[in-house]
Amino acid sequence: MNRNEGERKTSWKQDPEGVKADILAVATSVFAEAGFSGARIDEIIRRTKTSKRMIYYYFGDKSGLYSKVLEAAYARLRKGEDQLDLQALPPLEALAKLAAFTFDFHRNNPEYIRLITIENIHHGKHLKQSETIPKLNSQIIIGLEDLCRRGIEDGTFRDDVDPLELHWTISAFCVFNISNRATFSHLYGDDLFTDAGQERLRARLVSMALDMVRLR
Amino acid sequence: MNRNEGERKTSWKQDPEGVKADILAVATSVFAEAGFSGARIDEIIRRTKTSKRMIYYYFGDKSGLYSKVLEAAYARLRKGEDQLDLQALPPLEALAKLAAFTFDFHRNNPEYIRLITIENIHHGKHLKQSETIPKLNSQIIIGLEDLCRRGIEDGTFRDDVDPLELHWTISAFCVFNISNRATFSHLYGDDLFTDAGQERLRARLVSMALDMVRLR
DNA sequence: AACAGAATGTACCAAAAGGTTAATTTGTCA
DNA sequence: TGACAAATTAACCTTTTGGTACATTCTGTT
Repeated sequence: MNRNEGERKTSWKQDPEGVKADILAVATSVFAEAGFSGARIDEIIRRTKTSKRMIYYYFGDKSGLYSKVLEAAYARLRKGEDQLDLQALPPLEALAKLAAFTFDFHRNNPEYIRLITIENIHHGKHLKQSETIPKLNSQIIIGLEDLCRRGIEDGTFRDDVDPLELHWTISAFCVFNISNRATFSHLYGDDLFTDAGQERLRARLVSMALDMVRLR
Repeated sequence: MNRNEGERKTSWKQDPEGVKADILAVATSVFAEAGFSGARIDEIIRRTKTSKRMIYYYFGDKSGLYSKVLEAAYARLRKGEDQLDLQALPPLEALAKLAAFTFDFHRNNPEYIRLITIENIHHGKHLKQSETIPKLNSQIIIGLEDLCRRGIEDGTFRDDVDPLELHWTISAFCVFNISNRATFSHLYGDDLFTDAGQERLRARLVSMALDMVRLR
């Protein structure tokens, strides 16, 4: 029986997981919005159903909270890629799909990219403390290595293709598109950030990725 | 015991320009190091020869100081490009030179890129207040437009090449290389950030840029 | 029902941080 | 030279902010 559904609360209920999730979701927005130092604990609490005490109860301090936020962001960022099922496609198609997907996914989830950018401003010091994040990210490289190996074997890829360089290039393209949008569009106009402009950039990325691996 | 150090200065020279320059230089480092909100006025002053009051005397407040820092960063970033004298070279060579130069320059001046990244975290709000920065940056586009026109005219460039897309791509590559170095190298290793790795990336950028404009 | 321990809310605090006041020194020009 | 403005210093102030003490409520177990 579920006794917790939709009841009017005059006083509070115990719900550790719900509280944690609430804080984490709000904190993600606030950190992504204002950066680590710019984010205000009081602002996070204001947008939350819970009280300030809970942050320190569950996350220790501001840094602890931020670390969990970052961890969750990386997890969701990589989760999408896992579902692409690249093994099912021929190498060139798989690469095209991966590049296009990454472009769209980052575009649709700018908060995650902003958090990573913020983490870089802080020299990756929270990332260095994380146990889980490196494991998550090695998956994408393993997937790309596999993809490249298949491509080389079936003769569609050059044999000196480097999976890491490929990942770097795709990331550069997709991340810059989000992380530097504010300054770029202000200085050079919005043309590349309209739907049409973004489609051109995505097509550009795909063709660049394919050119990197294809035989001359 | 030293009577001159740590004691109140009984005599000093008036040097407005020197003081301003000193503050600006130190502030550039501190903001680039810690971000806008993370930077501490007291830390800037500590590294300076002058006193706290001078920041407010010359720059108004923290935001005003940061705006000037950002302005100076953009100015120095673009100044290099002006000296490239791209008009003197054939279009393809000029483009190769520009791409390679941009890559090296950003690599050698990471502080400027960090400041731009920080500005993006703050949604470009300081940039929007600047009168001079947009003018500086339109120069690079004008230069690229000229370069593309020459390339199309002499038949080495495709006729649908887009100078803005070209600039975007070069920027994405060069900026990402700096702005995301901390997280990328921690997750995927340092291989691409050794001298050899950086040379490969630069060569990759140049060939990508040329591929974008060259006839098929 | 009573108890213990986990979960939560309220009120509060100490320190950090940005900013200001007021006084002092230096330069300039009649 | 002396008055007045510009430049500079040191000490001080106010607000913000991350963090905490303590009381209270809930919930599973005996």
